[in-house]
Amino acid sequence: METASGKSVHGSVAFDNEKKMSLDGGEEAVLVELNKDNLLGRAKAKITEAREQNLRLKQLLSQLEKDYQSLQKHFYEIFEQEQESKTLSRKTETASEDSDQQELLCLCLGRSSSEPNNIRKKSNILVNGVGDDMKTNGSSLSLGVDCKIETASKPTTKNPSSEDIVEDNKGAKLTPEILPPSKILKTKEVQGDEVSRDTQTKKPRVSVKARVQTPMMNDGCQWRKYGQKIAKGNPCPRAYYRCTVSPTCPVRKQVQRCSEDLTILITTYEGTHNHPLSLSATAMASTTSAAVSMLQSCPSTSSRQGQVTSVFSPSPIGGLLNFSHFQDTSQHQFYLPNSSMSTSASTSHPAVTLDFTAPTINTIHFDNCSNTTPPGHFSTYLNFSSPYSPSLEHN
DNA sequence: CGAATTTGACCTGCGC
DNA sequence: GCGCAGGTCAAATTCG
Repeated sequence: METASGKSVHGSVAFDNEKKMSLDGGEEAVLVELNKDNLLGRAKAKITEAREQNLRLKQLLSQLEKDYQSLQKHFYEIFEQEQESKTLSRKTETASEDSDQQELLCLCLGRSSSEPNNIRKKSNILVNGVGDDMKTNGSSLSLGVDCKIETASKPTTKNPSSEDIVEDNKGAKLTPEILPPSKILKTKEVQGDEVSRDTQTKKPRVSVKARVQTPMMNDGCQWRKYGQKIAKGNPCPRAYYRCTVSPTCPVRKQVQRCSEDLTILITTYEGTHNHPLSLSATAMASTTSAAVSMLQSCPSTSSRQGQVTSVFSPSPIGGLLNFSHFQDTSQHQFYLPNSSMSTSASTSHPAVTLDFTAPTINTIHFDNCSNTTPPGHFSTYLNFSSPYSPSLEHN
């Protein structure tokens, strides 16, 4: 039975056949046209999508910049308030305490806090001399060199601060000849000064323990590997790196995985940068330098070999720590968020360990500071693995 | 091809 | 003085 539908079916088949016939003639050209239209449409859609995404990213970036600037501004405000109150309280102190005041070390983000405006001016002078990209920052980000200017302007003190000792190491870079660190050390030894040789040759070290999945902690500096060794008692090799930001920079670091927990990376810094640092590098350098300074300004700790002293002093300002526990009156102030800190003076090198692996403050062990029991908590974290972030992230 | 990394040799300090 | 371990050097190798 041939119905209308049957006819129509036949008819459609016939149409298809006709179409096929026609395709046989210019088939390829039509297909190419169709494909072109298709591709064009897809490409347009992709471009539109990419544009939208680009817009979103731009907005996100500008938002991030705004947040960062406001945070920076806020930080300055708090910082200056702190300094004003300190200055007022210190004005009442005697002249003898002034010498101690000179030893005040403030290393927050590499900006000296004792006289922020003056230091900024000084740092500008310095930066202009160096000619680094830090010019654009408008603020001092060069911790070590700031300190140097400060020390250079100072007369010699009976009890040199730790900064002085650190800067003594850097003093080698001021020699006309450009020498590698090892040569510098030898030169200094030849020059003598038996008394201070120990403190100069045995550079203080700062170890940073952090949970880092990457092979190396991103601390904002450029490093060049110059050696690797298998240390006794640890199957993981220890890598030796040298700072390559400046050819004369004496800073070295050792990187080693913790044998007990392979996720923990132990980075040991030695020396002080003699060049301006990036923002992210400055945060780390400030913390480590301050830790070294603290260690060196505590002769009692250094004299007791092998003794470990853990320190923790919470501050009302999120993550800003005031170290004022030592026998001298100097105060050390720097960011050390959510971490524990221990100092030790072995026979070879005085060392400070900053332990960022502790998830909460409750896990921190206090050996020698029963008076400074830390009831508080911090909301700040150091993010070493972030390639961009200025290391200090406020939640 | 230059820069960075690897790796064995060498140096130095320290304990016995 | 000797051996060990940590640290550095520098030639060889790899990488971009």
